[in-house]
Amino acid sequence: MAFTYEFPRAALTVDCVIFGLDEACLKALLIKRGIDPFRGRWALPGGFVHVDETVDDAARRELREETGLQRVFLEQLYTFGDLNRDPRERVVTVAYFALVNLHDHRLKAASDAENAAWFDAADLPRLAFDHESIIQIALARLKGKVRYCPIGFELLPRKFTLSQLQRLYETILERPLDKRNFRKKVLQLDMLEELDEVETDVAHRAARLYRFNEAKYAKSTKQGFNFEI
Amino acid sequence: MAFTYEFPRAALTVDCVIFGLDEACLKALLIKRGIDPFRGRWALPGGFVHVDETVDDAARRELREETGLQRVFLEQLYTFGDLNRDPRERVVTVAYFALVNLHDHRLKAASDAENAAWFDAADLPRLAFDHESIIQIALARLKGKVRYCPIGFELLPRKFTLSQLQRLYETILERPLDKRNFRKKVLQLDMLEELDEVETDVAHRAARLYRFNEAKYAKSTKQGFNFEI
DNA sequence: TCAAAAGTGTTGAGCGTACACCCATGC
DNA sequence: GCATGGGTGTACGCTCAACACTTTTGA
Repeated sequence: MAFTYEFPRAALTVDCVIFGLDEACLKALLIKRGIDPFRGRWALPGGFVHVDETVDDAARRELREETGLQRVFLEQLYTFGDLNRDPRERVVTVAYFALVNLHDHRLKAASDAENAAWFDAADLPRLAFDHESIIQIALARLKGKVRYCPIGFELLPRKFTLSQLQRLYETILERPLDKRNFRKKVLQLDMLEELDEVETDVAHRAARLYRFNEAKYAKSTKQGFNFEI
Repeated sequence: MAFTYEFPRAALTVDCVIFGLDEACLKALLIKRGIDPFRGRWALPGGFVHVDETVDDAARRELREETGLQRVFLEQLYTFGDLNRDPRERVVTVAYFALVNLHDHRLKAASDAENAAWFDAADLPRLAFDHESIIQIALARLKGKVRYCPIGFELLPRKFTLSQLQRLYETILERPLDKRNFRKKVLQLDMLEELDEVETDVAHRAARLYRFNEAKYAKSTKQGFNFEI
């Protein structure tokens, strides 16, 4: 079976930049390519957009097929349409970025463990195609967006301590934050729910757990409020 | 001549949302469609991406061919990849948004004047395809971005008065700004060059003209400065 | 001389920032 | 009892917001 068009068409793909947060560093999930071109190089998970699925669905499908990740934060990043991105033929790719919580989402068996691995986002191996620049743009987007949107929580477990949250911002923004000011700020934003629980299994005083509360956040922002760290 | 592929491929297009600023309202440039589907409806200028041009180049080319506009601010907006955007077949479009200065850039003869017109962005006619939602997203992006990036100047003549600049922000942000505070703020951002000229042909005291100075802006921002209105 | 818009300072409130010590817990 | 991080308050400076009158010009 073959498909014929009057004019040549670019192939359309999706690629996903997947960020996770380790104790103290930001990680990106990469796949080792099993085929040419760039066989053996690390690359972003991704693949061709089927003609009968939306581009968003293609991104979610590739994410699931190549890494086993489902129901994670996923948002369109940018479309890369230069001419020689792929040595084989003209390929335009719509890049997405995903945020996952490394604790809840262990990589599933679906992804051949040999071929998927987390890398320190600040110390990446050589990548296939233009994936290096796609990741850089995703990093810039994350840094910018985390300051005015409550997306950082996607990188943490559902229940977290304020110290974890602070480390998250310090890691992403690459600068230290003052503990007292940070706590004052996030609590006054009135979007966290204080739980009657504390963390367990720590060798020091256990910290109180909090949970992001969508409804509270919506209410605060509706009152003309601006999330801003 | 025909082009054959193993799997069916979506067609790839670009569409441009073009904003201009009239005395007191934000305008969008639309094209009246001469062919089906949606013949006779207004639509965003755009067209197919050629296989031998980048997506950015395609956007610039379509802008030039359909409206005569060249050398204007143009930036990628978002990629729309839903299934039934176009009744003929699967079409994915990369949308761009452009900012033009209505005074310097009169529509050229290149664009059949009958078929291109500026509409009040707040009062658009029925549009073809999903172009209405593309414009809404472009508006949101403009509103957001104008507050932390000096892109508003693209909508004004090269030399402008502070009142024109203030009207620009008031129009885009849809709220009144205090004159003294506004002037204090933009001058202290140290990105405007005060000229030894005043506006002409006004029936009242002539206002001083200013010009956006890229170098000053770069210098100010490098000093850890943040543009923010 | 009138109309229309240009241009100009001050004050109070709230927010961001800087900063240091005691507390609870597990080992 | 000691090491480790959890948790808390205050003071200062700066930025933002509110606010009204005089000046210049052309008609």
